[in-house]
Amino acid sequence: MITIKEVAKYADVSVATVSRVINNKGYVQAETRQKVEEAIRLLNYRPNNVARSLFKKQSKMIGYIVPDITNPYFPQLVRAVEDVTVKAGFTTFLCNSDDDLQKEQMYLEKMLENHIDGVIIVSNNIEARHLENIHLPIVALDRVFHEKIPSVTIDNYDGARRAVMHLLENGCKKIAHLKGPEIIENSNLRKKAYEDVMEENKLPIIIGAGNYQFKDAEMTMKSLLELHPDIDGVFAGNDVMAVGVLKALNRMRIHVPEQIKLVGFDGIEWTETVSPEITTIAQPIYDMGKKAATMLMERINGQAVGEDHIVLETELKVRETTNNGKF
Amino acid sequence: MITIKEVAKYADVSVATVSRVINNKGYVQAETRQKVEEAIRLLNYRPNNVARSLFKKQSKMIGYIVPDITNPYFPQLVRAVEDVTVKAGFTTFLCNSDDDLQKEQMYLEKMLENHIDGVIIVSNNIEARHLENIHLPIVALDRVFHEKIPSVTIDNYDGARRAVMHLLENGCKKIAHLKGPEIIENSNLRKKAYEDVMEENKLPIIIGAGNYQFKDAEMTMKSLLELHPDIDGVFAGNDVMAVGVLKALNRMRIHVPEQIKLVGFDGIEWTETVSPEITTIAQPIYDMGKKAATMLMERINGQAVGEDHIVLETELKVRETTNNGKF
DNA sequence: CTGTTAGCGCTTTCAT
DNA sequence: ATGAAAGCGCTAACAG
Repeated sequence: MITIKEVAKYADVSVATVSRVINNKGYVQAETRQKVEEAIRLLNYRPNNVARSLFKKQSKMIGYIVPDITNPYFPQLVRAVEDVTVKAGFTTFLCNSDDDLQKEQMYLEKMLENHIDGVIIVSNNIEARHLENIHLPIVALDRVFHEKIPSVTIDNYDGARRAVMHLLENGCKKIAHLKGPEIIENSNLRKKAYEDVMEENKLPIIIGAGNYQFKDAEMTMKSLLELHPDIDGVFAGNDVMAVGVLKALNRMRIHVPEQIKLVGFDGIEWTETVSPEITTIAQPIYDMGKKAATMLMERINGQAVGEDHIVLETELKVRETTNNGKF
Repeated sequence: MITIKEVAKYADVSVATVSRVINNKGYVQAETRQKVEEAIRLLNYRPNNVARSLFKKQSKMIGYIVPDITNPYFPQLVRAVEDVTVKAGFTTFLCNSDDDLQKEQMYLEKMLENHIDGVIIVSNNIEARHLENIHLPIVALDRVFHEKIPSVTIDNYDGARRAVMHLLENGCKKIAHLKGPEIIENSNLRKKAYEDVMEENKLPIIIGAGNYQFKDAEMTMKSLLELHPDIDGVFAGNDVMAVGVLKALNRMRIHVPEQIKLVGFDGIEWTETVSPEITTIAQPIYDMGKKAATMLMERINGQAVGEDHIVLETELKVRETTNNGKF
């Protein structure tokens, strides 16, 4: 490994000068700069970012904790973050927490040890108190931890309301909801919205217990239909479950949307790969990641501080599972 | 940030002693150790891994370059790698290259600058010569770069042959193939296998140009059917395209598998979310990631060297798109 | 404009 | 068994 010292010797200048040219900082005569650049090229010198980090106490690395990259909601979110951070010269550590507080804390420790400059977290466990002695720019994504910690989210309650109302507007009277895990706050909000709309319209509440997983949703839908054969609409707590529901329906030769209409939530690609395509409340997933990353960068660079809480808009994407005409 | 010095002062010992206890190395009297541990706990000291890396010239970090985490083939591969590396105390840098050589090289540089200990690469551009002055343990995943660089792959040619033969065995006579991008070696191997089997059986070759993308596959399938309305089998170069093909077929009200049978390649989850479920040549994706990560760890720890080239087995998963009875 | 030098926090000889 | 001190590669005063 070539060091700055060797470059300095080769170029016959001091290490300070070499440092100046590689950082483009301070005065260096054009001629000297040339010499140094020449030496750098010839020796194939590469600055050692570890040494740099040690001195500067910042590493140009950020951490990113998500529950599970294997969940189709996350890849886009991850991609967006990387796209903006890499432009700003940062590299990204990816950590899968499985939504397990222990793992999350373990990763946070590691990041601290590695002098990470900031971190983006998607978590249902972390609360403000876990972050107390983490003196680091943090942005919460997809969930609010605390008013003091900036966040990027969507309005789950509002989105879910629109989903259920859309079913109503399409003539559904007996609408079932597949709820998500109770530890996930988003999923509770979506459920609450469903319940509220149904109550407001004096319609029966039918809830199936789901876990945001595909396979189970398929099963749950089947049992739900045995109990309530007259269901004519389903609001799935997320798209992954919506796909499971659709599969169950297809298998039972129940026509969608003619017999049962279906709406999901999230806007993942899966909703467009199946037939019929699934109507969903789409989150601006990529934009959320982008926004969170931008906010983090600003905080790291000291251009912004404080507790922004960005709430982005969801969009009802009307597709074939609620649209009789099209499929 | 608490440093080793402060701990030393607090415990009234030298930094050397503190270092000995945190690393569990060298002689420390039980009593002294207690004092130091006490101090560490009280001060909430955390060793600075940057300083450590600088000295040791290894960072306990590995890099991971994939084309695009958004492609449904990669999340599992990424997850597997993280699962094994984190157990060995490493953290993982994720990089999306978009299969762009420039980006790949940029990331490689960054990794070098950060004293990364090793790297796993999935790439169709990188060749041995690009890695010449990267003196770092490397494992190639999903593709072989050079005989000198260890790799984990599957036998694409063999898998594809089995796919086509499976269609043949199910009575298909007019089998079309949707090929992938020509720059992707895997895709060429799969195409070659298709061509060979068809020639051996004196059957016509019908190839549609795909790009491993979903939307385009849908279109391509439609035009292919206009030219050859009597196609009775399709071998898609990957599962993503297979899903596109299926969607086109569903839309055209062509019954699968009765009128046309379909086989994909990869074994991604998408093949199970759609109806009918898609028969595919499944790669052991998770195992591939795991194996690659294990090999990298071994090389970093000096437990293994040399040029292992692991070729894992694919598995024909017979599902509804080739099985008349089931759906 | 350029060089000298003192650290950044840690590990590791080398003494004691 | 413990401490003193050198040094990993780099940056930033400071001096000239």
